[in-house]
Amino acid sequence: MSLSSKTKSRATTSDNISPDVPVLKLDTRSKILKAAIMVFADIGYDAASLRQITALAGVNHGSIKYHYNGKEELWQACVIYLYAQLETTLVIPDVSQAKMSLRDSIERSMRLYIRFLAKHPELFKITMYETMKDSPRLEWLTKNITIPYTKQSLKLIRKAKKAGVYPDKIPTMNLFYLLVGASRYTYFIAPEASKVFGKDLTSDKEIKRHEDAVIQLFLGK
Amino acid sequence: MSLSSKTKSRATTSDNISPDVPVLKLDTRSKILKAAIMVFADIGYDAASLRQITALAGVNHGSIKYHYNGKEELWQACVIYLYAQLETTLVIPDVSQAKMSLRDSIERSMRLYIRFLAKHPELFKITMYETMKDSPRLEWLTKNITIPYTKQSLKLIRKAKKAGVYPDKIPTMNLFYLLVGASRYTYFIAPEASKVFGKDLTSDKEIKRHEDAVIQLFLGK
DNA sequence: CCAATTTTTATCCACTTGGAGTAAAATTAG
DNA sequence: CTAATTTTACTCCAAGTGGATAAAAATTGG
Repeated sequence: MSLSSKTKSRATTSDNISPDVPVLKLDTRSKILKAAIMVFADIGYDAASLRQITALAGVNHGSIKYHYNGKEELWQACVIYLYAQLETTLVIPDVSQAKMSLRDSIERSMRLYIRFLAKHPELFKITMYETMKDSPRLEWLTKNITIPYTKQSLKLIRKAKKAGVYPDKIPTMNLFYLLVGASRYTYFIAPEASKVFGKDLTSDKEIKRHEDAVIQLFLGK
Repeated sequence: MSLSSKTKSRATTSDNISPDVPVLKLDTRSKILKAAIMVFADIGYDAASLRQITALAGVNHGSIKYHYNGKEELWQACVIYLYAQLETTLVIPDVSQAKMSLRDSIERSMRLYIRFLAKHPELFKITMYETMKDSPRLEWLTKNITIPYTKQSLKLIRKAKKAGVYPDKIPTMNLFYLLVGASRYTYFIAPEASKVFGKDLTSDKEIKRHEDAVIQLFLGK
């Protein structure tokens, strides 16, 4: 399923949320997606209202039904779009890792991953709202996104454990969740941290500190 | 502010959510609190409806206005009640740590904390929904709960770092969030993990594995 | 027992929700 | 330019929202 899955669409510029060339007038479909990502990340699926999204997008309320056929499919489109962004961020740089050591390769992946988390907190906020309880969305999410993604990660973790890069006494699943939790949590609670510590955890300086902390904890040295 | 802050209450049994002696008929106030905790933890403040809560509690819809004066104060009552539970779990066993080493004392605290997370995921789910974006609730939460709690934790972390119990190369704030994130994340995504790994992360066996994993990662050996 | 008070119930309100339906407008192809 | 198609705008709806109000019921102290 692609982002522009609406087959009857004519020539649209529906992928230009962050266009290379500034486009003043996004088409309605893209405006909706962009606004939906913000609202869903902010307050979650259940609390979000279509009217809130269309108001933010500056389009008519009925447009969602037309372009996405309802709330559920709009939500899926958001997740698909954001995961595609994650893939391009993470996978593409991978090809140049040919002559790196496994450790350095993993360190670089972790840094890229954390930087993505910091710069695009929407994706994991949106999914976080759904992973906390069972729902039709969780069913769809695990089947289409989480399971394939997790399998891939576990494979890498096992490899790294064997090579002595990751601590080998921690079971793979547990290590996986420790890694993900330690990496992501900071950006879930960034608004709180701003109040408690008066620091912007999404600033470049703080991102670097978080990267270093995670590397230090899991890779040592 | 105490749990039974309604001064005009006559003899109530409003603290008996988990009574020592089974009480068949909880008073309305407690039934509401119990149901509210479940609903708020499930879907968050914004998505929760008072009618959903009263229906689950089996009480009349108007009772919330009478006992808690509205949605916001009911939510605060939930947080206060759950944090009181956390305190009793964590603080009381502390007195007997007199002749433990700092490392063992910290290990024990971490195990107690993780066990509480696993057994009472409601508290941090409820707060998680609010820490992801700014809101009146986040303001109240940080001021009354998070800041004092965090200060206390940071003090202990600094002490442990000096004693070589925690890795000393990681800045205190970052280490704090790594600890909290790594510990909590598992229980946020327990419903997902159930689908992905087919394991119940809240079972005693899995709790123990998670404890060991966190200890291994942060304390080594 | 009874009067005073506390608690529960039953309506009512203005407002928002997701979505269906349809007419108007814009765009395209011929 | 015209006709067909796609896109947008607008209206309507039943259902649900938090909260206010007051009557009814239950419980209390004297």
